[in-house]
Order: sequence, then structure tokens, then C-alpha cells
Amino acid sequence: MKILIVEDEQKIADFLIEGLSGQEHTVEHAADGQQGAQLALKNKYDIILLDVIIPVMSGVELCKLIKSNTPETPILMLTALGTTEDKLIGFDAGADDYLVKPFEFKELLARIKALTRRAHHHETPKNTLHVSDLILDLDKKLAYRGDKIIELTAKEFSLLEFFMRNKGKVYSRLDIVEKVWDLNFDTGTNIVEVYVNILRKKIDKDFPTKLIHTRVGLGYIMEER
Amino acid sequence: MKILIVEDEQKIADFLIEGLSGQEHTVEHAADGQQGAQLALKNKYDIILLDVIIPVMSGVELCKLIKSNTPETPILMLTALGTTEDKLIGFDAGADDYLVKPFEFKELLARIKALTRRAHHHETPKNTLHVSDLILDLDKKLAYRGDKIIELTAKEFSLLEFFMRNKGKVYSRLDIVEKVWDLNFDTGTNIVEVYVNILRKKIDKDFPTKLIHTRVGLGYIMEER
DNA sequence: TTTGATATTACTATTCCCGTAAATTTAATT
DNA sequence: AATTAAATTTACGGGAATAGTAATATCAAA
Repeated sequence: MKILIVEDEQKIADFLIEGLSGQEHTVEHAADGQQGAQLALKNKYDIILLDVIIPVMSGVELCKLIKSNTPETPILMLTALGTTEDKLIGFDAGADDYLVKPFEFKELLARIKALTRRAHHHETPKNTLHVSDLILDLDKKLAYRGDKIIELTAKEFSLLEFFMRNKGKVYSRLDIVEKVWDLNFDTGTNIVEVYVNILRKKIDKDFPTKLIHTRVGLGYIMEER
Repeated sequence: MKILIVEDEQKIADFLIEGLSGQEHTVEHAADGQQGAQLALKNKYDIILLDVIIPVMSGVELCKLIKSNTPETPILMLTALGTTEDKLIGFDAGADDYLVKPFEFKELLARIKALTRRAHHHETPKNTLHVSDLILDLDKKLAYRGDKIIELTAKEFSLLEFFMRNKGKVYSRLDIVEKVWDLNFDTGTNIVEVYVNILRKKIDKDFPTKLIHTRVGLGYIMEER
């Protein structure tokens, strides 16, 4: 893992670098906010350890800066300021965890692990959309629900993808025809109804919780119900 | 947000439920590990607050169980056991954060926010109108008041949206018929009265503070009164 | 060219919404 | 209090919106 430490006190920095380098981590070090910002914005780290009181730019400001650029990078604030007020300022700036000095090194390790575990877990390796227990594989162009594998034609796929990307919102037939069929005027067609019907047979018919719902006079909405 | 609290001490549980229910959170409570497991495995929560020392099944065991099923659900351990050893056991079981009692409620809130922030990052921001405690969801085309979910037809929705966007102003029936029904001349219709009546039944009838008010000879106005 | 698969249109039965009209209640005015 | 106007409420018929199916057109592959 790649770790960035922003810490001005050389002794503490050395202690951290020493301790972390041991366990298959690559550690980089910045001694002030300026340096920290440069490194953090240029490189991608698995986690950033941030001292609050550092020269040039405060840890809180740096935290905001990093979170506005790469919000997914976990930030662990590491500081002697231990009041609840201080912690709130840190969390408000976007910090993911806040550890008060002095701390036991083992606890730091555990918290780093917990934070990176979540971050890594969240990366979706597969190219899929999920709504309830319905899964759409964008690569294979297949849908799955329960233990059923659902084959889709091109138009069926487009419509289902549209619904899944816009779950929880009502769309009128006109909206749908525009976005999925690229027709920019009302042709008096009923393709949407027909395809909704086909999709329902495929993804809803055999299951108790329905995903495609009609809102009379308004349109269709996808949601678990 | 949907929160599960697993805590056997009723006083602490009440304190947490009280504090969290305030800020648009739905809170459920389990008094022992068994109950906690049932709820956690059956439902999907945005975060689970877990006491370590609870009857039947320990918090650590429960944590492992939950993480083996739904690893993406964040778990915040909440306990009086404050040694580093205890924390390590918690983190090893898969906890995402560990807070030692006693703590300030604000810090708990901040940590809950930090843990759920990442998961909620992808959710689209809510598109809603508010008047008093009445909420109109423009995406779902639904209204909410108290804990009631109010379904609306197309015309009901249009009229309610008109009232909510123009709260605090009196509009004559003619104004309303023009803006909501697109009728540009007086047809002697009483649609407005009829639909106001329908809306009142849906959004005002069961609540002490009314939102739609009649100004005799002038028209209608929406405001909290 | 033929065949099968997919896309689109046409049509019918059904459901549900909308707006009218009439009855009832409430408010304003003399 | 009586009268009149305004507002509320209910009931109902017409008609639009929708589901579902069948028929036709289009496209792709062999």
C-alpha cells in the first residue's frame, strides 16, 4: 500500500515511517502543508495520515483540498488536539478518522487497515448495475435475478440500463422515448409500453418484489417495492 | 438513514435512539446479540452501532457474523472497554470504527457521518420541496407528511407543486385554473374546489396544523397555520 | 433468398382519472 | 335571523391511459 504522511515533527515522522515501512507499505513524507498538497494532488495514495498542526497550510485546510480533489482517498487525522471540538472540525473537513496523540502504534495500524479495507472494498471490480437483487452486467449484456440468468435484446438492454441508472425517479414515456430511442417528438408510438411489458415478464414476473412500477398519468419508475 | 443499534442497557439505548431519531434517521434497536443478528441479516442498514458486551452473543462475534454476510455495511463499535487490546479485537472482527464510552454525542454523530459518507457519495441528491413538515419528492412524485407516504395522481401533483412553489401567496381560482390547468378563460368550472378538497383529505386531514387555507372571496393560500 | 430474431405498430379490454353537476355546509351581508 | 353568496363535499359518467396480445415490418445471418 502507498501511504502519505504529512507531519512536521521529524521524530514522529521517522517513528511512523519506520513502523509502517516494515509491513509491505510504501511510505512518502511531507513536512508541511504545501509539500503535502503537491504530493497528494499529484499521486494516488491508499491512505493519507495528516497532522493538524503543520506549517504553511493547516491540516484542516489540506484535508478539504484533498477531499475536493480525490474524495475517495481515506484521510486519517493524527494530532495532539483531543477535544471534541477539534475532532468535529476535522470530521467536518472531510476526515475519515481522527486519532489523538499519544496513541499506540497497533491502534494506528488497525485503523489504517479498517479505512483501507472499506475503500478497497468499495471499488467495484465488475462493470455492473444493481437495483435490489437485480444485477445488470454491462459487459456481458446480461441480467441476473435470484438464480435466473436473463438474456436481453439490444433494446431491452438499453431500456433496462436506463431504468437502473435512474432508479427512484419517475420518467414519462416521452422522456424515455427521447433518451432510449432518440426520438425528439411525440410520434404517438407505444414502444415504451410494449418494452416495459417485455421487461416485466423477464425481470418481475417470477418474483414477489416488483421493480418496474406504473404511475398513471406520470410514467414509469424503477424501485424495490 | 437506517441505523441499527445493538445495546442491552436500556438507558443508553434510549439515549441513542432519542438523539439519532431527531435527524431524519430511522432507528431500530436490538437488546441482545441474537436479536441483533436476526435484524442485521434480514434488513439492510446504512450503519450498525454495536455494543461489545451484550447478552447471548458477544458484539465481537456478531460483528464477524455481519461482516461475513454484508461486509459493506459499516459497523461502529461502542463500548466501555478502552484498552488498545480491546480495540484491536474489535478491528480484527471487522469493525470500521471504535468509540470508547463515555463519549460526546456530537463525536458519535461525526463518526457516523464519516462512515456513511462514502457509501452515500453515489446517491443522487434529493430533489424536494418543503412546506412546514410536508415534503414533495419531485423525482418520485410522492409527498410525505409525518410518517405518512402520500400517493398523488398527475393533477393532484401539479396542484400541490403549484401551491408549494407559491407558498405564502393567495391565488384566485382563476389564477390556479390558468396556471395548473392551462385554461385561459372562465369556464365556470369548479375543478379547483374539487382538487383542493382532495388534497386537503390527503395532506391536511390527519394533521393538526393545516397547510391549505381558504380566503373567502379571494382564493387559496398555502402556509403553516 | 430464406429464415429466424428483433423491433415496431395496431388493436382490444380494462382500469383508473378527470371534470361536471348536484347536494350540503359554511360564511358573509342585510 | 333571514337571505344570499361562497365553499365544500359526494357521486357518477365519459374518456384517457395502460396492459397485453397479435400482426406486421425490419434486420441479420446463413
